[in-house]
Amino acid sequence: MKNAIALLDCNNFYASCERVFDASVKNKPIVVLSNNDGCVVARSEEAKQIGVTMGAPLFKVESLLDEHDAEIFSSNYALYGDMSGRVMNLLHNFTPEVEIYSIDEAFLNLEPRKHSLDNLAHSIREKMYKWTGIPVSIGIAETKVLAKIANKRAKKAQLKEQGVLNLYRSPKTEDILKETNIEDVWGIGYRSTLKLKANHIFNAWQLRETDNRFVRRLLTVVGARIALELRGVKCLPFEQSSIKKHTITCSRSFGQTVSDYEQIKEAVFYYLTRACEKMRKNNLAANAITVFIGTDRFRPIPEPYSNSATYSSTYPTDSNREIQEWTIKTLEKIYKKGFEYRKAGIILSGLVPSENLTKRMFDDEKFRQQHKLMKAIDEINQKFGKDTVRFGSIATEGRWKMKQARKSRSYTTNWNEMLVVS
DNA sequence: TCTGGGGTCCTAGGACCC
DNA sequence: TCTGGGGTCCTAGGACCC
Repeated sequence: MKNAIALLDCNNFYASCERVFDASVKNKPIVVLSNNDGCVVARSEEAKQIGVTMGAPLFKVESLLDEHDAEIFSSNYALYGDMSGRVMNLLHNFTPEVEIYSIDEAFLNLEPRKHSLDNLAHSIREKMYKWTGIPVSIGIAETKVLAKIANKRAKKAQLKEQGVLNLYRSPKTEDILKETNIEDVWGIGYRSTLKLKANHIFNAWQLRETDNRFVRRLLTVVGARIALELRGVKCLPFEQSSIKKHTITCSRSFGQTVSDYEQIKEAVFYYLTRACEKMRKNNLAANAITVFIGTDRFRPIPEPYSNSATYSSTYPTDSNREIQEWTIKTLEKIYKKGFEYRKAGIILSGLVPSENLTKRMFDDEKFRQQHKLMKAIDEINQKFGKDTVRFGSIATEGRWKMKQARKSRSYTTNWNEMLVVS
């Protein structure tokens, strides 16, 4: 049975979120910046039209933006995360099977259904806009890879009014695959594009028609699966259950370069605090940490240096204190004096549910108490704001602190910054 | 002056064991 | 000592995604 799969994608998501809460930017070009206000990560339709490219460094497009009276925002992930939650929750009103794929995308299993696929999609789209203010596009097909292609087309200019493209058992599929460049196929990145083009495969239809053993040799099973999906054979499963996290990362570029060990440690401890909060929120514990540091990619002083190291422990933990000890041991191994560092980060891995951890041979009681303490600290910080209670070793300011000069308010997640109607 | 961050999956190769 | 194959587990690195 070949079910119809839809991919729903929020249009220009971050820019659309900013617009929902600020009517004054209704028809203006809007861009949203990456962390550190470095480069453009989201653009409104108007911003795309004046020629701002995705990923452009701010300093290169700033004059263009000024010229067109554009609005520039630092990224406000609390706001986007909250808006994303609203959109995703509403999807369950239309179909029970929803796979949240990213902050702004979800796959929907549209079977069984009472109405035609087109009517259903249009109704989802209209209601989503009415209820959240976020415009969405919907592509429908037999597989995820095809639904992605349909979605991308649904966004194109001539279909903008309607925002829906249904390719399920559609005779249009062949033409559309022929018009889809190989690099625009989901899962085909820069490297694979080079290999495919060298073998005279330039569009999605050609990849579909290529012998699968050849594709497999060229691009491993990953590429072979994509080619099969283009033929309508489901290879990428529908993963409804919230996927278990395997790793939790927190890393940042510094506002300014840092060479001093103590300051780098401060930064790394700060990232660790954020990552541990996220881990406990998911009721997980980690048994390993990877620490990495590096110089500026564009201006390495005195020369490029980057390194990482991993510490693995016998027992998983969710206690900041314990993981801080692992971190110091790891950081000491990779830190080298005399470099101007620009970036650092940590990855927590070996994640397991924090309930029912195996009893420790030693100090088990001490660990249980720390677990309770950490949970209590999280609750207080949740209620009264980030870092209300924190370890003495955690600094919140420093040369490493990133820049965020243009952040909008946390309209939906902070009482003090809520929208006021007067 | 100014160039993001958080993830996943796959593969190759080394260590170790029988 | 230099002889053989096969299996597993782990990790680093590549590739890709949003």
